[in-house]
Amino acid sequence: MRQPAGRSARRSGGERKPREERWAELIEVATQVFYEKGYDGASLQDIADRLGMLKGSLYYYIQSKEDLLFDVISAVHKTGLEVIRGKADVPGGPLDKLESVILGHVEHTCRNLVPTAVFLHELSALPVERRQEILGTEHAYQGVFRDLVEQGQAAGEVRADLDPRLATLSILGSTNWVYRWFRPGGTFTPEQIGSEMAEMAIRGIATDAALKARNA
Amino acid sequence: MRQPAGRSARRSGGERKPREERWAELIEVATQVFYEKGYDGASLQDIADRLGMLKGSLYYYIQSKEDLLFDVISAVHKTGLEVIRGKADVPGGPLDKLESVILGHVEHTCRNLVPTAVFLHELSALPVERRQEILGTEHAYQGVFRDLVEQGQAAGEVRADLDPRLATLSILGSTNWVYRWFRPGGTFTPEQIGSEMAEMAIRGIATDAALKARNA
DNA sequence: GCGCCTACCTACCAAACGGTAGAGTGGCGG
DNA sequence: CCGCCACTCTACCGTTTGGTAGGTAGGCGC
Repeated sequence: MRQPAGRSARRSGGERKPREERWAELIEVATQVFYEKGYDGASLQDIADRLGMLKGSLYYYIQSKEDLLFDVISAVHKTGLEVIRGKADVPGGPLDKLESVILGHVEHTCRNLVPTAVFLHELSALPVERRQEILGTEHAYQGVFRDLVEQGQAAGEVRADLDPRLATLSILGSTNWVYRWFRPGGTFTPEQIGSEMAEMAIRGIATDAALKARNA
Repeated sequence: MRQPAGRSARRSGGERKPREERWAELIEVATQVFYEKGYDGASLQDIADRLGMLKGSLYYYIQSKEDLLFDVISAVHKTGLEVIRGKADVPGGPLDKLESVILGHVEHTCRNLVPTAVFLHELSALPVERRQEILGTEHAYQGVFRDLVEQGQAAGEVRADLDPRLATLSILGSTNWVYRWFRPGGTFTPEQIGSEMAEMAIRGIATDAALKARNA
């Protein structure tokens, strides 16, 4: 079968919408389709179908399929980074800040499950240059966590024998992994997951002294 | 371009090998290609090229592309499960066993980076039935971890207020995430990663009493 | 009420995809 | 030295893919 005929003037349901609105719809639909089928598994046909347009019409909005993935990914990464940077800006010591950041990170992940999953799963489908354009050459996201871990070590709140990079990757691992099993309306709420993950992470890396002080 | 001509009798390098040997090569090459391009992004042409055969010849060994993915994934899952089950069978309390399992899990992941990455990344490309055929309906792999966490709670070694499912997912998250950043010959050895991850995980979930006893 | 521009459609491309049918060929058992 | 069969090639199929060129309808500014 070639493209559905639609022999007559305009396809049923093919409304005409202003650019901005359609663009938002496009990104939303693309996000969902990439989530369900993966970037390579998704076709522009799928996306066009759900929008009620024809494949060719998409090129009025984009220049390539890759554009869509880039936009989806960079948007969610940007908002996530803003969230955790904001969360890092709370009163207290490095461990308090870290707790706040983990909470924010997990909640942002859960509340933006679909785009986050696309980000974490399909990032590798982008060519390296565009990948770095999003992540930044310095890995800004990881950096927020690692900085706090290192500040914790400097303040004697985090065990000195830990490699801060490994500790960071451990925390990011457990929290990022959430995208693989979290389901809205399931057993756990985002707050619950965030607070338990934060507690496990902090107990995992803190010095005995810092733990005593926190629970006092 | 259609398939490379190879007008003459046999393609250069196109050796004739016995079934078993070729099958092993096929799986190895397929694993690598799936790793580099993802399941949907990889083509049978890619795989055939690297084997020095033609695409059509692959069907002497397989019945579909999906067969390849299934075999790659089920093999690495099987060996991984055997490893951690063996590691769970050590003397000591639940936390000792858990430490051993985490170590084994991380080392197995690092030493089988490529197939493990394909397993964790491309599992969703399999239809649900074949997915469950591998994982088992009871999630055997997760079960090993969760059982130990629950035994730890029963023995008073793991904090009772923790949800054992969340604790398990946290541990599996940080350890599985290793596949995303570990590089052989890089900064960290598998043993180093395993032991630091295990320590963070255990400190994260253990009771104060159990921790004191362990460090004594 | 004319004209233009936005938003979409029509119709097409070359290439690549997974997959199939059947022909050959070389080495090994008899 | 012959015949068989394991293994690979040849040649093809229908479909789908990302992408392009040019047409067209309708509403808004003038």
